[in-house]
Amino acid sequence: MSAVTNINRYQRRREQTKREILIAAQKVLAAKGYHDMKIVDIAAAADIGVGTFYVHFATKDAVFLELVEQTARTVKTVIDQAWEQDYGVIDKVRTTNRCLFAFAQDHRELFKIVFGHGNAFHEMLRQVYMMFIHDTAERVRDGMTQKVYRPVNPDIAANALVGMFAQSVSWWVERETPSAEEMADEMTAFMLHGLACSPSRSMS
Amino acid sequence: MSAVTNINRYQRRREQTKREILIAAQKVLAAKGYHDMKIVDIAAAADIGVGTFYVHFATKDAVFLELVEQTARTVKTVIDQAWEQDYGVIDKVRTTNRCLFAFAQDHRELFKIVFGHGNAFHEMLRQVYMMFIHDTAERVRDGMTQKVYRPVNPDIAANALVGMFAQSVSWWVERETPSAEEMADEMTAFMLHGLACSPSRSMS
Amino acid sequence: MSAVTNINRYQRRREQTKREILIAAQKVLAAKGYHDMKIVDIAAAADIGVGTFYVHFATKDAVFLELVEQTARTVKTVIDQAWEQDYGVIDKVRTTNRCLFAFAQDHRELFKIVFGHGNAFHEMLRQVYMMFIHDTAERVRDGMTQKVYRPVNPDIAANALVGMFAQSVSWWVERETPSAEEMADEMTAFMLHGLACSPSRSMS
Amino acid sequence: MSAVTNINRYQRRREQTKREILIAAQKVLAAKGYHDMKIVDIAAAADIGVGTFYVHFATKDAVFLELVEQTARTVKTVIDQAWEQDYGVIDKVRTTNRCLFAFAQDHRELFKIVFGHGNAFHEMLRQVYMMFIHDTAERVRDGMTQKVYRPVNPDIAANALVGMFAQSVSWWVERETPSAEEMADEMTAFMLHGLACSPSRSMS
DNA sequence: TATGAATGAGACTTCATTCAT
DNA sequence: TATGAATGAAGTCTCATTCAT
Repeated sequence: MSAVTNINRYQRRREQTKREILIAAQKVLAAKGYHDMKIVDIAAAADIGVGTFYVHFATKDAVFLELVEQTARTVKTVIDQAWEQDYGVIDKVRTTNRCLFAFAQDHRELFKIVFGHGNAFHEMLRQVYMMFIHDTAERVRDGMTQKVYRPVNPDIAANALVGMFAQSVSWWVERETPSAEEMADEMTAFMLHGLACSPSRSMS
Repeated sequence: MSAVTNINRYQRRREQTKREILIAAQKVLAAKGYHDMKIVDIAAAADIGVGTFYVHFATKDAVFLELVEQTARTVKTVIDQAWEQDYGVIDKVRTTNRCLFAFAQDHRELFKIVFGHGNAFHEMLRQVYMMFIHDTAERVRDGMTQKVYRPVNPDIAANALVGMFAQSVSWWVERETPSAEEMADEMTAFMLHGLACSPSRSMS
Repeated sequence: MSAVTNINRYQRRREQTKREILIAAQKVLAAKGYHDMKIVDIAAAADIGVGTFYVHFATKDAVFLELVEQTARTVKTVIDQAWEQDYGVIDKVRTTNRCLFAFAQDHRELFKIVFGHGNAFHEMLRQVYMMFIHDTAERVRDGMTQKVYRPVNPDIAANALVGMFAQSVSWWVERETPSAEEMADEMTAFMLHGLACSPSRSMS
Repeated sequence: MSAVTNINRYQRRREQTKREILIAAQKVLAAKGYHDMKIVDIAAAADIGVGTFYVHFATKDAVFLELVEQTARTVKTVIDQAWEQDYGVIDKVRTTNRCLFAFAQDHRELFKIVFGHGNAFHEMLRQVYMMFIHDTAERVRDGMTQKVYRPVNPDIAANALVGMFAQSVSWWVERETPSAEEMADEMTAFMLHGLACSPSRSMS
């Protein structure tokens, strides 16, 4: 049995355990939130000793970090890719929303962690939110440039959009209905046209 | 000096102390968030002993509860009153938003506590949010009944609206600009007409 | 009962407890050394809760610090005062040594902490030693200036002297004999004249 | 390839690894002291796995033991041999001191471990010290018997001498100057004649 | 009523040692 | 034999709450 074989085996085991810890942490985190998540809980959920946790993560924050970062990165990727696909802004919006909710449906726990109530607003989450808001503002500016969006304050709009999504996802992720598609399309309609019935455009 | 006078005086003093604790807690809470708020901090800020805190509040949660409830109740009142004033739904919306942001401007700390990131999402906040969402859904239904709003899923819309406001207020309360009025009107425009430029009404 | 009375009472109680903790820590430290001294031990020895320890000392190091500093300061004072009393260097040395051992006899535990084996060489002890060595070197220089000491490297001599005393005290403090006076006088004789029988002065 | 050859090879390899561990432990120990020396550090320094450490040493203490014992034995040998060489006590002393400091110069790390501050005073060190003190007392008695040393309490003198050397070596081993020879000769002069200028022999 | 010293359960983290491969 | 992942006992420190004065 060569050294290389051993190294590979160790690495594989390591990664496997780490993955299990992440999965366990994800469950605990989604269920209890950051502050009520105890290392002991994660260890129990992952069926490992407490010490093992620290073999793979330096601190309690580290798991949280990894989970949030990973999710944020993935969500960003999903959104970015969706945004690139269609031609018009309107289509982009619809596609993006659908992708977002489809993804949320498949990763409820991760979404609970990042968007759900129930966790302390860890500094890191604030940063993730800021990133989303920043990206969103950018897209709003794009839409305005292309005359598809009316003139708005992009920062205000971005905050509104992100808050709207965060709360909606956070709410929806706890139940089964309505369908992801319906959610996405309602969101799309709302963010494009608001609630008002028709071009009553009574004021700016 | 009659007994009654004494009783009154004691009661008044009692209430005064309690009020001071609430003010102190409000400051600490807005600055540090729920989990980093220590009873010692509150006591220090209120210039009382830790023991005194427990004379007026049974637990740490109790202050938080009182502060949140009070704020929620006040916000609800503000909204309800604003909503009653004008005739049309559109006007109601505009008025409500203006009142809301005006009030937020005068009570930044309270809003940071209820809407701001930085505090654990205490069970209580969830309930407050649910109440707001419930009320909002009601109003959306009203709007639909009056044919001012187009047909939407009121729950989805309510969540979107509350999330939108929560995030917007949370963001805005940390800075000075734009003005409360501008914020309110942008919100109004957005919630009524969305981002889209014109009746492009490309899909439902 | 006036506020002042209360403040005094609290202060007295505080100081009393702190004193008890220091005494307990002193015992534990002398018996087990720094690394084997557990906060639980101190608390048990002082008959208080663990939490109480932290009311009075910020960290485990803090007690150690206080104990060592206090002892070092006192020893320094004892030495300094003894050194000031007599006229000639020789007399000063004799007096100092006697004072030192007399003091050690009355504070065995403290001396075990600072000079005894059995504790990790905490950074702080190194500093205390350096201080003693520095002071000693100064006195050696004085003696040389006054032509009472022969020309030596003061740093080497100071290290030798401090090491000699530390080990001697550390050894002696664990038993009852010989008497403090005998110890002191043997030390004096040794540091002044060494072991050699007579002016055999065979080399420098 | 005979079985014997194999056995030898294995044994040689075994011993080689053990030696490497000892060297690594020596470095780590000299640099960090006993309590801050982690098995992981040693393994890393020796470029082996932690498990391998335990193939060669039963416990953490075992390496320490071996290192200290080895050093103590070597130092003892150096001293004993030096002591045997010359004729008169005075010469023996001078020679011994020179050998001692010469050896210390070549084995700084080992001396830091045994004499240096920075390690917990492990029970074992106490024993080593006791051995040195015992041997030293023996030699003091010899010197007294031969009328070369004046009458002193041999135990006190032995403690003084060992303490003096321990501290001096501990101090000197951290720097480059003065030369080993100068150190040795200053020590010799000091232990034989003390600090006093001349046969002022004001008291015994 | 007001006070703040005292409390102890409980959280995180470390690391010597074990053990399956 | 060599390896390093796994382990869990143990230690430090926090802080909401209690209680004697």
